[in-house]
Amino acid sequence: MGTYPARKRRTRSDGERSYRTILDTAARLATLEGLEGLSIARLAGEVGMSKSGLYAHFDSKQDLQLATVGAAEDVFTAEVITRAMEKPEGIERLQALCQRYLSYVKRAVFPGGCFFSSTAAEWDTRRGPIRDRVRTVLAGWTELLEANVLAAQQQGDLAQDVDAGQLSFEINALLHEANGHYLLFRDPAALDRAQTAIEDRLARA
Amino acid sequence: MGTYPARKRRTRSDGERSYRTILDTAARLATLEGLEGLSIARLAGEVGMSKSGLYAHFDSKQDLQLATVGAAEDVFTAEVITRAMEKPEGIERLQALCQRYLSYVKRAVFPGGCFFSSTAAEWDTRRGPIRDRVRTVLAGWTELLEANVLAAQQQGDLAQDVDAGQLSFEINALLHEANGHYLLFRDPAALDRAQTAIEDRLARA
DNA sequence: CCTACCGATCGGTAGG
DNA sequence: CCTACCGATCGGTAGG
Repeated sequence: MGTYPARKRRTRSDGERSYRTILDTAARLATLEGLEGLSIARLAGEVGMSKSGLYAHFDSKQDLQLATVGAAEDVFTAEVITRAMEKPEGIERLQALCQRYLSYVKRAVFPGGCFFSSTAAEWDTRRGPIRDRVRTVLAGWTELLEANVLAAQQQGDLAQDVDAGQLSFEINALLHEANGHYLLFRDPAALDRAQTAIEDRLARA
Repeated sequence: MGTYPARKRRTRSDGERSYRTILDTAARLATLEGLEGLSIARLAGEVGMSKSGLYAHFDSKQDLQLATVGAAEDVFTAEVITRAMEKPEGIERLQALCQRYLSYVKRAVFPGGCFFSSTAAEWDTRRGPIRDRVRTVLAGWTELLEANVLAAQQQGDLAQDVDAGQLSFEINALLHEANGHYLLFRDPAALDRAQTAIEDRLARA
């Protein structure tokens, strides 16, 4: 997009590639240092360009942070949601979503665990567009769980009298604790405990 | 302790009072801005003294951070644990610990919710003494839950075949999710949902 | 506990 | 996409 002279001819895909490299790197670093703690110079160094090189893609740090949340959402969708959507709606998809989430933590898709878990903790007491975006993503995830609880109820795989909102809350609690405990204590047993608890909870409902 | 001239005579209690004011303020701010994001100048301004005034009490930022974690632990003990210890060991104390935790979140003892939940999320991928200290506090809390699960089992209030570690993990998950959801969505229903889930879980076990 | 200062780094801009 | 620069703020220190 720029009008700077270029030694090699720049193509549209060159710009897109570096744009994605910046955001993927930013999302990874944000799970280690926080979305606020991440500095422009540090990020520039990591992707091998200058600070002002980044400002060719983003107007401000907040603009970069917002785009980073969007890129992280794309990763989350690809790594957790898409594969679970292959399963039929209802109990099977619900279980697949949980398994994919735990696998996404274990595979260290982001080096600092679930991007939205750490970013929510960092931004939950701040105001503005980034907090709002994180809220929207997490609310969407919870609604996805709820929709599959409801479908499972209609299909007779979960009891009619269970509160879908309550059950989704409990499942989310187990998934987030698995992430947090796994990161703090480097203990893979946390992932198994969440899996066990979710299976038991669903079998009972 | 210093040898600076003083207009008013400094007593030992003056120094102790400002030491505690600094740490209490630091702990409160850390739940809003992070223990790393909190700056010395910002903290100094908040407590009404100069930056170098703080360095009369602490050798470095890390020293301050470590002392802040200790002060936060004292608050947590006073606000959550002490009152629950009035109940007899076992199921009653276990329920009291959970209720006191949820009340500590709701009462906004720290403006950014549970100090150890937010600090754990910030430090779980870092190394060093602060991460270690946060680990120790959270491990101690989990052991306290476990000890009361075991006592409840011996007293016949919980089934013998429940895994105390597993049950403590699930309770912790619900408490932490209550904190996180309450903060991000400003939704008091999250606290009720955790309370309900814990009661159900204990009634079943 | 203060003022005054240090080098390093922050987010961001001018100009090409 | 670069170099060179801006004022502000960072953690920390000297000296009292």
